[in-house]
Amino acid sequence: MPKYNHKAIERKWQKFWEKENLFTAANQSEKPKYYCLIEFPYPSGEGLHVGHPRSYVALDILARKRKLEGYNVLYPIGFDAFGLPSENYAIKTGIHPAITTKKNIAKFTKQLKSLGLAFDWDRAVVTTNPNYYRWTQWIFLKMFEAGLAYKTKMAINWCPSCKIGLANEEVVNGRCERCGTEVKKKEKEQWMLKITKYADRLLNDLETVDYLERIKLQQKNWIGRSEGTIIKFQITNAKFQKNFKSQMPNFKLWLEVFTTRPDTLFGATFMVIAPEHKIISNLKSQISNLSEVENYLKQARKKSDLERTDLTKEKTGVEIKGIKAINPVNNKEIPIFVADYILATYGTGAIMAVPAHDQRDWDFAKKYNLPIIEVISGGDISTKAFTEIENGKLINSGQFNNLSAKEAINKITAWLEKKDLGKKTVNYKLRDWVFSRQRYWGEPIPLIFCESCKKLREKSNLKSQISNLNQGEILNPGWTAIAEKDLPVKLPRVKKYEPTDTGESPLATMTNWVKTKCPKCGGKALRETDTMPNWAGSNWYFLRYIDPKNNDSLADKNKLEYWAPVDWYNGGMEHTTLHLLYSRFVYKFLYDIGVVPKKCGPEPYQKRTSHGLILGQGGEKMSKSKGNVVTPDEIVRDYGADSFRVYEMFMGPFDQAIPWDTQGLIGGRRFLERVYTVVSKIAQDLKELRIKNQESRLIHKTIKKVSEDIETQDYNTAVSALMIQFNGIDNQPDWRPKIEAMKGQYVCDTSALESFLILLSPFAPHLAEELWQKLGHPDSIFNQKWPTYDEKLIAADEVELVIQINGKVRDKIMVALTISQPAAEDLATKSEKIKNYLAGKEIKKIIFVPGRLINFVI
RNA sequence: GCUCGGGUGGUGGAAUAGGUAUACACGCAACACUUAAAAUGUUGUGGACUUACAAGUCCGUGCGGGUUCGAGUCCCGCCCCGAGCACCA
Repeated sequence: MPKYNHKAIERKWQKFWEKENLFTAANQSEKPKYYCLIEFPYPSGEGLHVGHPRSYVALDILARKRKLEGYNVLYPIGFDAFGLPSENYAIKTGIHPAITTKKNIAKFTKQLKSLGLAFDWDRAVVTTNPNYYRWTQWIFLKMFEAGLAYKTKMAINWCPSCKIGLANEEVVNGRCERCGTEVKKKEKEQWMLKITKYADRLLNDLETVDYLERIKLQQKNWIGRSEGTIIKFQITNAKFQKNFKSQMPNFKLWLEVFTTRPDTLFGATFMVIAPEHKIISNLKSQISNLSEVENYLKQARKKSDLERTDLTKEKTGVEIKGIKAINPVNNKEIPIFVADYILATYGTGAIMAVPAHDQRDWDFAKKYNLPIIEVISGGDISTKAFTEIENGKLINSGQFNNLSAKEAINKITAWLEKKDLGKKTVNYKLRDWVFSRQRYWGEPIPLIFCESCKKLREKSNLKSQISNLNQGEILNPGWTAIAEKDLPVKLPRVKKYEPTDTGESPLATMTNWVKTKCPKCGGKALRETDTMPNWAGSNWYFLRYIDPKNNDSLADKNKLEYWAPVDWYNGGMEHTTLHLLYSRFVYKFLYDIGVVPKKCGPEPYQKRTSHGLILGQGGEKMSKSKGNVVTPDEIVRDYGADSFRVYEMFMGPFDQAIPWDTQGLIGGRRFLERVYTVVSKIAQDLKELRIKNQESRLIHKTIKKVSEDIETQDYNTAVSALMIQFNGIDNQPDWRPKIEAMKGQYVCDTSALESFLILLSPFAPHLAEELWQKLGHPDSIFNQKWPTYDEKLIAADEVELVIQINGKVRDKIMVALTISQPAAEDLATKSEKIKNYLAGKEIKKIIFVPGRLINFVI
């Protein structure tokens, strides 16, 4: 009997599948479609590590199961190849990222193919390919035209030594990752996308999709919708009033705040604004302690948002002297502070501080000795802020006294609205999306800036002039889109990959490329030199898979109608907020402008699940620097792709992080070896054996368990069920010992065996094909039908009934499944052990759970 | 810090409409096969204690309380670990 030679078997069947195009998706089919999607990898120089395939194998199992269930399956793959590592490698070595990328993709492809994944390789896309990023640019142009893109000043991380803008990840403890210099904030004009315009839809449409609950929660929290009130506080200033009051007696300057607790308005004893708040620069001349304030702003600029909002750190702040605010409900003058725990990006960048009922304000008031006025009764504000909203009545609140907090929210808001001092508002945590990068290795932003067009606009904002312009051009004077026919704007070759001294992208040094003609006036104009973030290409790749070679459009409408939306999308937990949200946004936009047909619906992914990380052997994240990276190469070589796949699925719960353990893989390998040996033996002896199809309870149980576990992603218990089936417990088919003992008269349940092989095939596809062939079948196992089970055959007619005394197990008896309570009591009390426990005791209560247990309370 | 997960044998884990805790594997031990080793197979394997073996008792799911006839599972209060936090992908 030949030994299990995984190398030969795997090579043989991978060739066969490729030759037969077994996993090529048909664009037309009478079968129902099923679209499985995994997050395409970034082709890093290190190649694949054992963590990547966790997701790929999982959906490969699903894809193969769907094929066996009769679906026309699309399971594509591609490469998300723009990104920092290739660029940083280019800065270091001078090798063009395109060369590195090509090499890395070749490596990834070879590795992925060695795992026997049922990808449709004909549809592979690469985001750095001009035929691909042409459409990434096109989508941006459409957004620009629709008025969803605008340029604004944003702070970036700037290393003064490297003279380079840094990603947040490259900033470690406020210092540049490579040189250790302290990172500064630098203001830079950046392209933004108005994702906030879609906030409500991104939130509400979550109701219509099947995402893991915690993924929905992440999305909801990220969008962070909260209902509240905008309240206007008048700003007073002596000088200001003296100068202007006579001329403009009704002129007032306002400071707006957003609050979810307008009921506490009478308790507002000071205001706090973010360091970036424009009122500081606007009222400079009125601020009497300007140097102190500016000094504070300088300090604040060094900190990240994370440090600034850390609740455990002591809050800092400075009073802005010379200006005051007026609380609109009681006309009291209150001081204004600037403090970095207030973020400019949330709400209005300013708050009313109610120290009695907000803990951060309470801490701040204690530190700076500010008054704390209790306006909701029920707490003890001498020790901490009272933040509950459920109980408690208003006090110290004039006409609103005795109202409950909830009533007061509405009443006070209504009062403010009547006086035009406030407005009910919905606020979101979600911010617009910074879409510019001052980097080389990304899609060039396909826009042109014309100084003379801008000047023309500034001179006259005439309607006649504006009528020729699209929303983006109106919103961004001087900017205009490149004509669609001129796409793609190809990334030109540069000599050096570092950004320039001024913080511009390396493209800015290519004067010949930058200088161009204005498509509007024909005059001299400049190209945008910023590139897009890595997200741009990964936002919509799943649509390109549907029609990857189309030169006329992003994808053909009929094909989109057939394949979109994605039926099941699986990816890393780390992508469930940003990538998921961004791609939902882009898809919704494409749906709105009719690129994605209405029939596909407004959500790109019907179902989204996530897998946990695979950690290094010691439980730490795998990384090159820690030297704990395990690659699939040596595993596939020594144990085979099938063993690798079975182990990855068996090692633990799919949604949780788990350490890799090559020792543990041996269990999967041994299992497959046993299957190979036993089934080969049966195949060989088949002619001599008596074949009989037995009714077997176990195989029905196994079919049910494996079928359901694949759907719920409990792959570990599915593998376990396959092992149990094969080992044969419970007096059910055990294929092994009988072969030796009863050769010649052996009764083999071939239907159960074949069902078992089909159940195993998504997990260990090469082995299953090989054994299927050995059993005498000429056709591929993946052209068979997924087995079904009979619920009636699963239920045993006899069960073990547990007998408990006071909840503790004291005995077990075999009874009929349907046994009644009186019969069970009768049998239980006859047990010798139970008799001893019950002797001389009074039975107070009997609890009977049919088919499970009986419990005597004594 | 905020948001979201998780904590069960020596190890990875199984078990949630509250009902036999530790399935399935790894490791370890003994035995069989072998001149021997490896491989393979068989058996055993949560802890403590009692014991004449066959058996029996108590304790056990991060910690402390609670609800219940019964809690890994539900409630309250803690501790620890992981992921995300908007320019990594």
